[in-house]
Amino acid sequence: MQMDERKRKILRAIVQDYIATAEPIGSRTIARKFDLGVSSATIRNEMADLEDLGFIEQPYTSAGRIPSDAGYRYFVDCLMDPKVLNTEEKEFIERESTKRIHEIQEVITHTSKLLSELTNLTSLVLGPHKAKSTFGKLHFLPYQPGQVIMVIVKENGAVENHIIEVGENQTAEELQQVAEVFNQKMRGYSLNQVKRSMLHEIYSELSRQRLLIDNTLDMLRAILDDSEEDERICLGGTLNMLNQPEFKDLGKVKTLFKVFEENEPLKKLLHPHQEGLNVTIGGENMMKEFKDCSVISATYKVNGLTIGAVGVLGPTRMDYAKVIAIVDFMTRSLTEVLTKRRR
Amino acid sequence: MQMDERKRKILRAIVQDYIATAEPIGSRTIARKFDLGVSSATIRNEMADLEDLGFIEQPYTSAGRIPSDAGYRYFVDCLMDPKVLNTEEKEFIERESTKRIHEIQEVITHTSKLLSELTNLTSLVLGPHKAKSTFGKLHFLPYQPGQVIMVIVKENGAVENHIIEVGENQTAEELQQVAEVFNQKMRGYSLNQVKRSMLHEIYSELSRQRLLIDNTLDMLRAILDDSEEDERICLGGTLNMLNQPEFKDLGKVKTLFKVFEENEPLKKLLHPHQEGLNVTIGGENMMKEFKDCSVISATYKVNGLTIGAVGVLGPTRMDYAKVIAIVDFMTRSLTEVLTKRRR
DNA sequence: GTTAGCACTCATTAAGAGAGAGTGCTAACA
DNA sequence: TGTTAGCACTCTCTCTTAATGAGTGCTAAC
Repeated sequence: MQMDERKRKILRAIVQDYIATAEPIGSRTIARKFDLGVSSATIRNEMADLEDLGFIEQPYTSAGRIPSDAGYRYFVDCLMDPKVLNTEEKEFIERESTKRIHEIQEVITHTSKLLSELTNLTSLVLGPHKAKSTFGKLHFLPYQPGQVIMVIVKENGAVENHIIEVGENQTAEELQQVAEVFNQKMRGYSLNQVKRSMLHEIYSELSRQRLLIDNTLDMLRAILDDSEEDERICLGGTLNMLNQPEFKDLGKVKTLFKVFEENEPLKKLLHPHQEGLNVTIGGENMMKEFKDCSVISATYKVNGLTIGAVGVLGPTRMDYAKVIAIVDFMTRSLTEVLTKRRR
Repeated sequence: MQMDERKRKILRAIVQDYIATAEPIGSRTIARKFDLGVSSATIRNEMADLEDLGFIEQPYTSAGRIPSDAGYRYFVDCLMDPKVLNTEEKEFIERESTKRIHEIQEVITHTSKLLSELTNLTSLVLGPHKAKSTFGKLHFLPYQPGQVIMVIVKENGAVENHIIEVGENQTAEELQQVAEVFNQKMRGYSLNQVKRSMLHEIYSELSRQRLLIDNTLDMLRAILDDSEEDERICLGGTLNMLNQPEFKDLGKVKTLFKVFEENEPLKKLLHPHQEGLNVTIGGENMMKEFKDCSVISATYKVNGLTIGAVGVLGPTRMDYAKVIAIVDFMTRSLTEVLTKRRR
């Protein structure tokens, strides 16, 4: 059995209606609501075919039909009219995107907020990949007797600092010298690469400055070890999920929100390594907690390099055309802002 | 009508039972469960009195009784056996508290996690009061042509940094000189105090360095303006609320979680300006969203100065003795850890 | 190939009947 | 006078039953 134009029209009608109402729809209602020029009986026959093809399903005997995951997939791939944001919407996003761009963290949280507000769904934003950011420079700043502030500047502009212990009689020159060795060895290397032999090299070269080196290395190691784990997903609009009729059940809410507290599962949803825009529908993402959810995700770049991803999570019954348009435009806008910011 | 010993016993029984079961309890059940040596009829009479006194109430005619806010209050003030943690529990908390004390933010989040796990309720932790922290030192670090990293060290050890724009031809000496002026004028002042005339003074003294000063001032202002707002409450274990039978209603969950997203209302719950341990029961905290919740909060200190607060939020039906003991011990432990950490 | 008609299915809703827990009141008792 | 037993009454909760209504699949006619 093949899809023909009429089947396509009916499937589109079912998906659109279900997205709008969240109610199963029957043949009679389709005939009434959508002007397809055929009777409900004909639609009924076609719907039986669509069910055989796996595009729609019945929650129970003699309820209306709802789209299956495959139905949504066909809709997204073949039936949907791709939406383009109008200039007003575009301008709004661009205006908002350029508002707070000083701190990278601010950009992330603001993007997340914006996404969830525009879609009324839950947004996921993954900040720049730390491991990919390369070591720029190490500074020591005087703080208190026996303590200095260690500032690590990465080449992507991120700055981290920690207070570390040094000998009481450490002079500024010695500190300067130590920093210099680190800077020469490590500049331009990613934090992952630094991990290996390099540290030992530094250690042997500066064996006199035991305490300082030890503490610096400890701190660096802490930062390196964190770097993977520290890629926290920024979540926005989680409460929007509570407004979705599919989450009127408290048990579902509980399991969903439990996953929201973990980072790794959320990261998986985003496909940060899969460049460009991705649509994952229902069971397509392997985690059973999200089998009733879809994710629209896309990556963003800085200077041509993919460094992070944003996404929108909602029930499979979501307005794909709209959300795809928003996510797509958002990542472009983000890429632009971040690239401009870095100069 | 006065409270006598028997009334007290009965009230204690009602509160304890309701805390444990979340079900209204009737006279017969009390007579059966608690060995008070009188019949259900007598208890019934006493319960009528307790209701007149406002300590218990009926959800509806011919249901059992549940404690009123006033009943919990009387229980907490007069009836409760204060609990003391056993050494095992104490050691656990102390061990956990000293685990991650490098970053103040880590201490906060870890405390929050610990509190919520120990109580199975929601924890609120308010970090050190930023406005109270005093300006320590300003550094400029070279970054890229036309950009420097501005590092602001506060005297409490907190460090903030931002990248700012400067003229392309700015020399290290000039930067040094500008930083010096800022440092002389501002050291030891709280960020609130800095706000006023001082900035103008600096401005006039260094009028040649227009761009640099402008950007530095902008950034400082941003930090100053943020300082109030930036006292974010760290929430933990919000999901625990979903396990409470009083929140089996999705509407309640929604309003509760909505408030969780805002900072100011939560701050109010903590009474950060009211030193020591506080118990706020039900309607005692003015916000109607929390009229069915109680908060146990306490402040913590660094070097004798009250700088923050922690709290536990739960349904009015909570195990006051246990939670009070935990919060109390936790703030003591926190005070100790932070004081030691600062030296 | 399309449509009208019809019997059938199944969730949802409303109404009604018990059951159960608890109360307040009264009268008897120590 | 305080305590207790007994009893009628109230109100929620649960279970059953019946009615409703949307929708289907099948058959036969167009």
